[in-house]
Amino acid sequence: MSEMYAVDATDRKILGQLDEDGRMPVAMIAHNLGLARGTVQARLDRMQAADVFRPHSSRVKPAAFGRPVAAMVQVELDQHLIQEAIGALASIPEVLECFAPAGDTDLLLRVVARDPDDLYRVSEEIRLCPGIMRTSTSLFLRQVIPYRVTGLLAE
Amino acid sequence: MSEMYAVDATDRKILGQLDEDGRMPVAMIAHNLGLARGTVQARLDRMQAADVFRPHSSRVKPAAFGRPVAAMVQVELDQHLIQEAIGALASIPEVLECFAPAGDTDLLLRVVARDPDDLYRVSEEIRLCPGIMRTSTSLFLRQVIPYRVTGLLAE
DNA sequence: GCTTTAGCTAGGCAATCTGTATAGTGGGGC
DNA sequence: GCCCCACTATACAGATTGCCTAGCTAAAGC
Repeated sequence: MSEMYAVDATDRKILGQLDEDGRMPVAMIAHNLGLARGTVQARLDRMQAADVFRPHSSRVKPAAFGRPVAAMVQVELDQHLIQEAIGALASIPEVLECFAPAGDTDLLLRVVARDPDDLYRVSEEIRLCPGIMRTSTSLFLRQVIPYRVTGLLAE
Repeated sequence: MSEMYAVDATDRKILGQLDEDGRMPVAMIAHNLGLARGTVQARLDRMQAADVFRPHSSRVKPAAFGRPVAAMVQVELDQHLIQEAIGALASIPEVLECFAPAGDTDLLLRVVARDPDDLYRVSEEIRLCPGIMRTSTSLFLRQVIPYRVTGLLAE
């Protein structure tokens, strides 16, 4: 895994400003932070180029796509078919994310669905992927702390 | 949980354009989609107002904050102290997200850290939160499918 | 059938913002 | 001491935004 560009204190302050208003003009950010406009602009460009950001759409809450139901699916798979499994899973829109954890389960999927019934359909689709041997789905009753990086921003 | 504004096909197309270029001007989006500028502007404003978006900073990959290590922490807690526990957990920057799953575990935390050693420190902090009785941490060796909503966009 | 409402188109305007470039400054590394 | 890099300060043209008007269409309500 390649080393990723690490944002510094100034970058974090800039990002903090954008958090307050995602459309805040560069000049305003610079003014609020006591920086020159060029500096802010250069920082933003650098972060962009350094692949610090996820796609814009990742900001959209899944619920806004009509997928208010979230769940975690643990997958046990045939070790010979890992790549095939991942490829197939990646083609399921409701699979938002996939991790390979250390330990008993081979893959951990973050999935969403329209409703509990739809979740069943999605888990069926997952089960049908090549190499998938067993799955175990656990429904998320609630998102207690919504995704945030704010704390890391403040440091 | 209140019903959330659901993005429609047009909204999704607009978001798709922004995915290709997060700084694409509104006029360009409109042109690409064969819409009037005013329409695109109105849609974006509406989505903004409808709280469809997460904070801007949520786009920043945790690795860029110097937290390349990710893990999941299962928490079992004293049911009388749920609120206290959540409050304390929320004040830990490395806890990016927290779910309440149906089943044996009470809370599922998504955490990041600087390195394995730092992860230990974070899990210590979690253990020290009020109401936390037992924790079980599983390290993510790899993020096989990075977070994305692209599939839902395309529908 | 008629009216109302909501959303879209098309156009225009002023103020603002961006992209880009230049020159000068200060600190850090060698 | 010298070089390099990041930041400041400033400038300018062109593009973009925010806001507004007016007309059109389709769906909904009465």
